[in-house]
Amino acid sequence: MVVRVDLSEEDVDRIFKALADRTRRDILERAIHREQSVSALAHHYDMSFAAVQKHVAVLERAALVTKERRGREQIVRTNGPTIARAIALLDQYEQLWVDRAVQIDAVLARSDEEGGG
Amino acid sequence: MVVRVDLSEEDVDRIFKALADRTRRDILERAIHREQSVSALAHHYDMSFAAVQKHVAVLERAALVTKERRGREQIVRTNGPTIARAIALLDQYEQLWVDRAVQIDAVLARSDEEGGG
DNA sequence: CACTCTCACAACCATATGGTTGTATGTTAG
DNA sequence: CTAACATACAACCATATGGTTGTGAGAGTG
Repeated sequence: MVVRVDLSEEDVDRIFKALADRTRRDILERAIHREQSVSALAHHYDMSFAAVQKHVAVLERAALVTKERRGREQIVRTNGPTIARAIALLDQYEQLWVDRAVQIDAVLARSDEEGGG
Repeated sequence: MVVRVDLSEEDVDRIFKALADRTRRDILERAIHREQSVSALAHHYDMSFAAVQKHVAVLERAALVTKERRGREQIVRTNGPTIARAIALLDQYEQLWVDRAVQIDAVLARSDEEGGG
């Protein structure tokens, strides 16, 4: 799958900061598995509702999840495309690294030829 | 490419925290492009050498780069496999999301049949 | 209406983070 | 040996982060 990466540095900051917390990764995973209310999510953690609420807010600001009112509940739903964009970002780094590795291999192969011939 | 993800939660924290800073992402990119000393990297930024040194240390603790002494310099080199692992991690999330989306599509398709038949 | 549930938000606190400066140590060039 | 360079590391500071409690406001229920 091809995903364009048109994120600002601030966007990228928000995404990786959001992913850099164990609780938030867990919330994200649960939300992927099944969309559910903030309080339903909060039941799983040994911390206050407000704390979980803040974590969800961080994920929301990073656009990793969206919230939608349903009655008195706020339903948390994963925003797949943002994950895809983060992957695309890292893929770019990795591709650079792979390209670089290939270049180095080429250089080494050439010195082998020179040294051996 | 298949990459196994056998990282502890702490490892994952370190990787994403390291990537959650613009300066560190830039350092990583430069190190990918060409391995170079800490002071060579530091020249590019409008901050003290010590600050850049700390950023490199964060990247190193996350295993995104390695340092190797060469004379009086410390050469910073990208550690590609860690990037690959981070990608694999996000791929897992995305795969979960895609699977979930497929499930939902299936459910919707079934209700269409029921509603339409 | 009164009650409960769910959420929003503010105030507060301890610790982590990202920067600074200063000092010390090892390495290379004269 | 001396000077300059690259690095390491500690102390310090301001702000961000991750948690708490408390208060208040909509939304559903008896």
